[in-house]
Amino acid sequence: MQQDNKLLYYITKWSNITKEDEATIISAFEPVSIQKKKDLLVSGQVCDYLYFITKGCLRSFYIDAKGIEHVYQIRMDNNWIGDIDSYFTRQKSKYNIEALENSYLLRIPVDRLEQLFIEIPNLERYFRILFQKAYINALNRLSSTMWDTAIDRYNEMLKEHPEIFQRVPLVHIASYLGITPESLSRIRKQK
Amino acid sequence: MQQDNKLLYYITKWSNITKEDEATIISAFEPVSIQKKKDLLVSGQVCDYLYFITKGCLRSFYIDAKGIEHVYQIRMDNNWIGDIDSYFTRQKSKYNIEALENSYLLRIPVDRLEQLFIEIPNLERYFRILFQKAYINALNRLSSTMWDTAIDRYNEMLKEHPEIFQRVPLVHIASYLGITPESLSRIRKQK
DNA sequence: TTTATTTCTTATCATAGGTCAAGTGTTCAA
DNA sequence: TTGAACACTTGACCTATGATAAGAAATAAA
Repeated sequence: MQQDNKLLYYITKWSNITKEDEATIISAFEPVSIQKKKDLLVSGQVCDYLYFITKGCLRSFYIDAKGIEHVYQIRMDNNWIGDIDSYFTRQKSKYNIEALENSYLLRIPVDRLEQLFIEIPNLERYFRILFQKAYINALNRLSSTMWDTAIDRYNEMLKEHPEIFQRVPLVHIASYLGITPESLSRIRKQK
Repeated sequence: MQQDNKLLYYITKWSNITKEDEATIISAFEPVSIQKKKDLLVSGQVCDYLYFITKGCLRSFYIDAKGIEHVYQIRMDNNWIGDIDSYFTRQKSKYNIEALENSYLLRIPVDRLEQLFIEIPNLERYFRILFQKAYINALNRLSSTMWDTAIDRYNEMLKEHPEIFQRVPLVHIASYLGITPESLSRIRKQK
């Protein structure tokens, strides 16, 4: 069905998967849905699933000692979400993941995924490339928070991900950019 | 020889490799050395090799429009260095990589590595896990530059990587922490 | 051992962005 | 249709860190 095809589209884009393997992969994922404002993961829990978002919008954040939320990620349609660290190591997660819209996901538990890695080496290739790209992106984001101004980061986001501004409250965008909502408001006013 | 064993030690720690495969892996790497202050990569070039540092210390940095150097990474013994983005995509690199000490490396070209991934799926597993961890580290570093003070970041580095202070000039450490050498100097004075 | 070069520190002043506190709109449940 | 909760803005003031410029200390070279 539609939901699964999107997942496969993104996997086969970077790696060769046979028709037979496609069926195996599809059957390993379980479709789930989550309502707006509900939590997919709460800090202190182990992240039991890795999720592929077929439709929707979620954020991952952590809450510091002062109770302030810090947004790590905002992910929408056709992206992965989860706490990979907790997922693979089975340690308690520091993060929360919350749905910002009613969302439709495909989830897979870690033992099933690792089994698939053995059965289908090309799936592991897909994940190798996925993490490689995620790492490169994280370094670029790091560089822009360290050495560019908040204005530059805002403009970059406006250019690269304009959809986010239609779908996500500015408080979360501000946190993702590493500034306060007040600062973001000032930046937006200046334009 | 000694040099190769270290590489294998780190690979076999996370992934199962047969004795036979070990020999194949070793033979794919070429030992090279580089003198202090020499460049391993210059921006504008394609990064032709991925390097495993058997002994030494190098930094990767980029030079912005104003000519200011920004240090992304400082890597020492038993770590990988290179511009993965350029290496896998064959695009020109934005980065420079410079030796901070006389260093001994093992290098592998991308076509050889990709061939090994096909021959030895467990090697690709090692790299999947390597990038997974690199991504997690990058996110943690991102979080600390966004939401912790420079003092916290300095203390964290002092605690986690005290060797760096023995081997790397403070200018580079300051840049890595996202501050100026003057600020780092002030932070150090306060203690 | 003297000089040159690199590395690190100090002081002064400037500024981006944070903090706090008080708004104004907006959305949505009752 | 009205109030409560959310989402966003504005203003006054503060602080960590940057920029600039100079000098001290340490290391390497001669």
